[in-house]
Amino acid sequence: MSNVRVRFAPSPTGGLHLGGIRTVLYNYLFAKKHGGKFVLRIEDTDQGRYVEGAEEYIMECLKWINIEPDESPANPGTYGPYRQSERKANGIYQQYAEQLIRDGHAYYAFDTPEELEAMRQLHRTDANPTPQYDHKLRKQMRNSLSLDAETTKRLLDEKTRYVVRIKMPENETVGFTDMIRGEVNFETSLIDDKVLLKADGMPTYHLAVVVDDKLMEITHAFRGEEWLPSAPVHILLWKYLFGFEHMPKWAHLPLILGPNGKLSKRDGAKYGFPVFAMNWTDPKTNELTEGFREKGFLPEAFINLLALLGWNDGSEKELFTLTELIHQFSMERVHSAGAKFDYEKARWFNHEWIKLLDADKLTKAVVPLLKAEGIETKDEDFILQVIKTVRDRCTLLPDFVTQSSFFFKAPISWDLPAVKPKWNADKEKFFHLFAEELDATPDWQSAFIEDAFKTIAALQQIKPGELQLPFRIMLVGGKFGPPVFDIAAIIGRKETIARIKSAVKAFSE
RNA sequence: GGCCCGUUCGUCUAAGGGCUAGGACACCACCCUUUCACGGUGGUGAUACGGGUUCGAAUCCCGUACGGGCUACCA
Repeated sequence: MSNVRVRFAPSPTGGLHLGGIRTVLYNYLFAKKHGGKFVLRIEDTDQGRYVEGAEEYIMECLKWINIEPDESPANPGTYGPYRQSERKANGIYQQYAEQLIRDGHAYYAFDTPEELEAMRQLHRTDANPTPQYDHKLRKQMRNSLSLDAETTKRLLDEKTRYVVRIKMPENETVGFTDMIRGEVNFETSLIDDKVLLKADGMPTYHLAVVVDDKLMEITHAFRGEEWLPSAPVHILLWKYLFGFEHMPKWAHLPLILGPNGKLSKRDGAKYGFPVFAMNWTDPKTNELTEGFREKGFLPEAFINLLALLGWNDGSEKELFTLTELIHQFSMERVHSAGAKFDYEKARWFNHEWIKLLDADKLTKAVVPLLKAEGIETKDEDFILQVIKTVRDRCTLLPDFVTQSSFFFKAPISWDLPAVKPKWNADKEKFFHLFAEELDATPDWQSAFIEDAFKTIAALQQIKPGELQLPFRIMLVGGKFGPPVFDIAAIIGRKETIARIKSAVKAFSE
């Protein structure tokens, strides 16, 4: 199977939250697994308006998670255009809409927004809170089915604004096989006459997705479960326009849920976790939505946690590289129920990846954060060593700053309440002797430093345990970090002695 | 309201008619560690409910309840 073409069209506001990216991921994994192409169509409009910077944002997100589309605006093949904003230009949707009208599957509707609202007002009851423009009501509206041919022609000649609506059959069962859910059926009598072409000439999603998928020769179409109710419209359009034999196989992916239903952009701010891949600032409102990248997630972890939210390979394995995911992925193993997003587990994935990732790669990710804190990062060997010794205690990338800054700079302050109460002249003397001994130690290694420490402690008849905490606080400033003697070994003889001396002074004041 | 989808520990999930329903996150305890972590061992904890079918049901069927989605000239 090498002719698979899967398509995904992320939009800037809705498309790149967790659910959207997982959909991209699954599209990508499926295409790669089956040797096919992953084609990206950019939804750079929102509510019909062009969104500044959307395309760049989307492409950067995909680059971050290392998913490069085989075809996209930046990397076109022969099936473009790849931008939502280019859709209207070629007039192709208009052409298909007119074909549907000629064949009796669609019609012109001249109703103004006010008239539509009036209709809804009129028919709204408790039993029917959302009246539909459907086969029962369309006869009462102003359209080419209710109006005579002459009037229709006159309205069109007068350039009256119109939309094209699908003419839903009155009594048919429309069904299809979903790759995840199996057979799904709908009664057309209950479905409304969806708008296919808007008054401005733009297609709605319903027309666009069918026409695009055909023109792009898409074989598999995966999207969120929220699209399931409109699937019958798309099935019917395929039947009318191109025939079922060309229709892609569908899969409706389960939703990713927040604490209250479908995960929304707002949930992030509300519950303190990111919902977008990267920071996104809405150009109109200037509102910032936080991203996983900026929060300190590794792309490897992000992909991993997303893939496992609703899918597993049947074993107990939880940690997968992108390559492994491509090998193992199968749409049949995607869970059909929605998954509630658990930020704690997401953090766990990142922690695992921080422990797992190649140290050089990890260093590359951490260095910019250290730089931002004004930490000098020229000595690569030194940084690598530091990162290796602190990685186990870091969950998010910014943890590296707090966990390692003392390797680069002496502490600015010490946790005095932790030492002062038990500080005395004997201990002060010990550290004087210890500093002298360190100055003379031939080899500067963790084990030698520890030996010196214990020997002098024995000589002075102080338990080493009572001295380790003060020593740690001298080097680190607080009660955290890797083993003290390792820290001393890494920061070096001169620096260790200097920190002991300045701390002893402060402790004895 | 109508339509559609769904329902296994608090959360993500495994088990596709047959062992004491398995794992992971989180939580708790212990061990390791004279810091904080990592790690190790163990523990608490689930098949929504009611009917069928069957020798046998988490698994198949029906109903109920609950949850979610959709119901725009948004996607």
